[in-house]
Amino acid sequence: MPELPEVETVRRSLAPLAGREVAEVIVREARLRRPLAEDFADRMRGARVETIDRRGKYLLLRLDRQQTLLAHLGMTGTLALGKDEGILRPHDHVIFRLTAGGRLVFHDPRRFGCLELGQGDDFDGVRSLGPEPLDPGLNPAWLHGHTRRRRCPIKNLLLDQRVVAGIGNIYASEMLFEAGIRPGRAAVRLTRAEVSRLFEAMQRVLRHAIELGGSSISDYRDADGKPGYFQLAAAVYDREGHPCRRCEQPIRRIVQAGRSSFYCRQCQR
DNA sequence: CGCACCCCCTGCCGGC
DNA sequence: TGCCGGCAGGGGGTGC
Repeated sequence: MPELPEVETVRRSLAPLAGREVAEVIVREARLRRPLAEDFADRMRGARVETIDRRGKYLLLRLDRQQTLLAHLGMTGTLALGKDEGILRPHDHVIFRLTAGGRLVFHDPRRFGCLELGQGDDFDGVRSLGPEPLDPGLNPAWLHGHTRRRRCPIKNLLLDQRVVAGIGNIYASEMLFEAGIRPGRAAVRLTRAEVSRLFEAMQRVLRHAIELGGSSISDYRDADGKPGYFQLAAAVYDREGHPCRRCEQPIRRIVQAGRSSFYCRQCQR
């Protein structure tokens, strides 16, 4: 799944969708993370896409009549514009045919993603999200306000979408390396200086990843089907046993909350 | 409330 | 070569 940088890359690549109208929706597989509503295709017909927004890892396609098509890509989802004549692949679950030709295809082998039609921003998943990590109004004091109240490992806090929206397993490890903080450290025990470093690392890593067009792990592609290139720059993620790019010590892997964390024992304390 | 654990699903990779 | 277990970027539910 795409994390914030990948979803942002998809959002940008969907810009040509603005102003287009949905002629017909074909649901080939309704059993997504949350099953598609029976009347989804009927309600989407004739809708016009106005703009495409992002909140955390969610895409919000603003439609006319205050309607919003909410999309989450889960782990393996893609949302891509294509031509009418292309052959549909396995796991192309929902096809939005556009009136002036072309189509938007929701593809997701693992089906952890979902699509939902609603009004405005009125979705449970969106309501509970914390702020955007690149919001110019945020500062280290804001992050400290969260870390000082939580005893959980700092890695888990970064993954909590209610604290800050859009960080996932890759970038959590990357920003902790950048800040020189081990993923298992209790959030509450971080010093102000460490929280400041982490805040700066969070914004730097995410900005950099967006510039590079997101990560290119396994089946991630943007809406044009182009892979991202962040993996070439990953300092620790999925590099267990490989030498740290700074000190050459082997990168370690631990499991936290059922998910892998990668870090350097030398560079992170 | 916080957190560890387990589940959802398919595909891929490494080990045997 | 082929099969099997483990693991994968997500989130949500349960039970302690």
